Amino acid sequence: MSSLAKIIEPRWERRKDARPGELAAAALELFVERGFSATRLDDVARRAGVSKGTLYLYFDSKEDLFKAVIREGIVSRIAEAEERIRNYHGPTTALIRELVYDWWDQIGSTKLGGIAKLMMSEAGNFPELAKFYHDEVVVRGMGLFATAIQRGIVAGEFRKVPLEFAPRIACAPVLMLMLWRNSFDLCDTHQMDPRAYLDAHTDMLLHALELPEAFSANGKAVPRNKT
Amino acid sequence: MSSLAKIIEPRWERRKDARPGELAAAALELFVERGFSATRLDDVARRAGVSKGTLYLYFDSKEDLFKAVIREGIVSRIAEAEERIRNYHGPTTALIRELVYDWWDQIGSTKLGGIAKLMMSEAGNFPELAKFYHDEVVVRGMGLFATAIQRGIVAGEFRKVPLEFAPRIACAPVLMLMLWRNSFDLCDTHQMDPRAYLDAHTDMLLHALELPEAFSANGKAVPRNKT
DNA sequence: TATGTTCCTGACCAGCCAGTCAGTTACCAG
DNA sequence: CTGGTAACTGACTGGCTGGTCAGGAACATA
Repeated sequence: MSSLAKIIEPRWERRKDARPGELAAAALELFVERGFSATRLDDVARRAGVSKGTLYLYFDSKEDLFKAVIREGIVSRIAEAEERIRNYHGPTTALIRELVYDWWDQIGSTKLGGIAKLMMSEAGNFPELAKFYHDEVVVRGMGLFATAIQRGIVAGEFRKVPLEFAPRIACAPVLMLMLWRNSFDLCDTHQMDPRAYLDAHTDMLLHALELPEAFSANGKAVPRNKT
Repeated sequence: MSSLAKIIEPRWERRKDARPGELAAAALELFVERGFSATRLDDVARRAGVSKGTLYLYFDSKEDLFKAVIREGIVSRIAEAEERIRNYHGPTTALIRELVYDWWDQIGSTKLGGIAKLMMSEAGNFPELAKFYHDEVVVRGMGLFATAIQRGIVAGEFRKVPLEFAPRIACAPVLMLMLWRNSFDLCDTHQMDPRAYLDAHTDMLLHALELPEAFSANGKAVPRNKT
């Protein structure tokens, strides 16, 4: 009898601290796989190893769960990047490259990369979520590039480009790569090398920002920062 | 009595031939507005001025309706552009500008602009349809830019850029504008002027493609085509 | 006017899912 | 060992929507 009691394990454990993170992780996977409205909370709970009721102990609603996923996965990283950019003192060309590649490595190439498509798809149907994402991710993320480009212009490294548009244009190819990866690429056999694509993008972007004076009429090319 | 009979109109008419087109048009609007799964067939039918039952006289299912909408809406415009590009003989810079602005005017700024977002959202759920769209629209559309950029390189107007990536990078900001318009812009008070954005994009793109020799060491700038 | 056929209606059904809550179990303090 | 309570469960509900179908209205034909 005592041996039997040993074999029988508890059906569940109390793990108050671990649950929210596990639920958010499960939710991220399923949201990215299936989209927001197509994701069933039963499935999220099951993947996290709990019942749906437990999910509601830690999150008020499906939207609340989604916000938690965004905050944990993306907003925190943007805050880190904002901090790094403040303490950065090298050439701006290198900063731009760093922003692009870090973005890709930390978000775009991971499961988090699917969030962009997700938000774009569902923005119209969930205005509150869209506003949250817009304010916390889009504006701040674009702000990183705006800051960098402005710094380059002020430091005399870049030509003057309109700050209202240039950050969007600079972000667009990276965003497209993320969107592609989570839509057409799934059914596109001819996959592209992301690294080479980003190389081409940063190359073209830095060319677009280059000072004409770098090749100015006196025939002495001003050296560009190469990193 | 006869005057009364004249006032009373029939509650509905038999218009067998017109129904499918009207239903597809209504479906396009609603799919673009709300996405596929969020669109209620009751609403589609109502917007087309019929009842839901009638919809099922002409389409087997919601998915069937979706396919009909896509197939009907995306047909001839790319072929037209391919034809125009073949007969074009001016400077390539002007060709690029024309591609960008025509794209925007004829598709991006219209309801058709919403189809890009729609396809991107639903690609995962309709692999067959995604493949069709990818082959007929994405590849051919990107091909327009590949052709133009290659022509510019061959003609000595542009520097050498990787043809595998440059067209995607050139398209990305326009695509993003289309996607934006149908997602975040709906909840973003600070609207952007599309024309000015496209101006900034073509400007940066043509800078990125510019020959270094345009400002070469002899101090004589090669004149660029301005259109 | 009468009759048949085609086109259309809208109430209805079946199934799905976010969110609830009364009850159950693990764990702990005394 | 024995309550006490916090963590957890899972059956349930209420609302919603894709899809159906029996019947009704327009029109054609004579």
